[in-house]
Amino acid sequence: MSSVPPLSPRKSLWKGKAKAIQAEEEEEFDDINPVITYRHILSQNLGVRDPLRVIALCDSDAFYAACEMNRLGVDKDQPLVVLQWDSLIAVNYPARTYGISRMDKKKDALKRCPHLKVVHVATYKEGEKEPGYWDDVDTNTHKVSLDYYRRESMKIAALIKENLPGCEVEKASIDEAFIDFTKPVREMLLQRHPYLAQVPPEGVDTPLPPAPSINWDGLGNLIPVNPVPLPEDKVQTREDGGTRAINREKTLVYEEEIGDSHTTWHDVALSIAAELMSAAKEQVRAKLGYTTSAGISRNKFLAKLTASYKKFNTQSVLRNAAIPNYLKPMQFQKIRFLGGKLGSAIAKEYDASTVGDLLLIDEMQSKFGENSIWVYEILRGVDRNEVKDKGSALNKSMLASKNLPKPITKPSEGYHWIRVLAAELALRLNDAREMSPNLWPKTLVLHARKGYESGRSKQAAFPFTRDLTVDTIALAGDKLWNELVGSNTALKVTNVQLAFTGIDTAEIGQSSIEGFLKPSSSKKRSRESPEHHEGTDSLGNSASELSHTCPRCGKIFTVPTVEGSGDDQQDILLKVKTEHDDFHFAQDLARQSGQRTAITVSPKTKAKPTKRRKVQPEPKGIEKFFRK
DNA sequence: GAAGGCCGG
DNA sequence: GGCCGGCCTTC
Repeated sequence: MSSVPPLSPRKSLWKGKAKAIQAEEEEEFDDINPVITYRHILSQNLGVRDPLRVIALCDSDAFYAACEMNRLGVDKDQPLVVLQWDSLIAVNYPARTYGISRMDKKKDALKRCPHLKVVHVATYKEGEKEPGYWDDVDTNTHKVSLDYYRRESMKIAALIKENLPGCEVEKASIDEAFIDFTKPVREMLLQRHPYLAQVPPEGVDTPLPPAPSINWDGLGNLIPVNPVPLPEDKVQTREDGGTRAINREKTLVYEEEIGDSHTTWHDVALSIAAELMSAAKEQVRAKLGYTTSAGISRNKFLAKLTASYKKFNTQSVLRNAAIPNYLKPMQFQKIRFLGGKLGSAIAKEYDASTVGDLLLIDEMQSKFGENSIWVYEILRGVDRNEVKDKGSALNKSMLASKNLPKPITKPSEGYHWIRVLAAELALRLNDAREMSPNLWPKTLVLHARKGYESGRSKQAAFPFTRDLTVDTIALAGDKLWNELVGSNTALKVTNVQLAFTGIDTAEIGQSSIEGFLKPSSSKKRSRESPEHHEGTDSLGNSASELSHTCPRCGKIFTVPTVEGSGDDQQDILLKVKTEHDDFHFAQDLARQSGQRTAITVSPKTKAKPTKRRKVQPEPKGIEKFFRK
């Protein structure tokens, strides 16, 4: 996959396995035992090739369920599941002890555990201002809201960052974050072992002295270097007679870590990160009430696998020395990016299921091309992906999606659901704007899917507007809907999705758009270039103006410009033009459907867009969004 | 930029 | 399965 930067191989990547089968097994993993020198410990920017790199993945346990437990003040031992319509979307750990899983139906779960607490996700409800928890949820009149979880997720991420100064933190999903500990750990390493800063006369490329032994007490589960099988009577024998572990945790126990390998400075680095991670986890638990599971290792992919070693309020550490034996029995389809089509294609091609199986494959490149490069490395514990600091913690897209209780068959039926989705987007974006007021979704995308088909989508640029209302979004959404379904008479739409994408903080000051204030020094170019006329203004100053003539009604829009203001003025004209087009669209729509006459957009004859005028008062919250 | 696809939780 | 979100490829 090309999301992983291709690497120039240090040595022959595709040869060498045939002989290596007989040779030392560890030879496959030659990258995991680097010689660490003074240069390494004193360098600041070795990046992904830093032999002292330390990465963690921190994951909230049964996150949605934990959110509900906190919200309701439920006892930590109370079995609880979160419901979405009739299926479970989260199961807390106490409930899992009853054998309840995410795929179960509510009925079956209750059968297994009669005192199970069942909580339905929050929903937007017809006539209500905000999403809430109702007892009469109905997919015909409600739409689920995951907002509460998003907010809790942001709180956790913020607290983690706060507690780990100097670390890079990448929020990877609603319940996971990658953390790069390399920088602060290096500082602490030098602080605790100041002699490491004293470069010997032999030079900076001298290997470091032996590392001190580490007391791992309280630092988490150490994944063992040499796992040993359970005694015979406890081994789960498979049907085919083999005893290879299908589930490591269940079928293997581990011997003491005695003399299996010597401690390295990277191990010391891992232990320091484990201290920091442990403290941060405790803060999250104490301040916000969420338990987390963390994995600590040398890169993202291993950190992720390590976190799943043992779950629920734990952390685990994977030392370099333990990588080979941890990876070899691993089902490779559990590895990030191998869980999908690529993974199953590889499994099928080579009749393989574990990492160890794939290590025996000589040549993958002819079948899997570019993918084989990073697969080769991943199998050997190498992953050079960086932890990208998501400074803003703001998402680049915002999606509202609804599976329809009954399929839409007439184009006109689409407007209602688009309005529902638009309502949610309006609420969420305006909400996000409380944090960063200049948030601007560059495009609006409408997706419609029928049955199992992959679906079709339409998108369009979304104008910047301060006054982001349901109407604005729904109007643009309706337009996309018309383009998408057109006059299609035999449609059967079962799912609609409306999304903002390309969300960013607007650089062109909205002040200049809305208030005609001083031109900003933005270097941004607008996509379209309206007509540009040179001229002289009434005061005799050299000036120019931008204009646009509506092809439908002939109305002319002009925007005066002064020296150096061109780009902003073009944006303004574009905005005015878009609004005017919307007006025509709204009129057309009202004429043809005869139902949605309360369009709030009015034609602007002057390019003085202060506040959007409204034909009727702005509906508050989402109370009006569901109206017929 | 537009549409679609693959990946993940 | 439902409701997301990120990133990539192709045109």
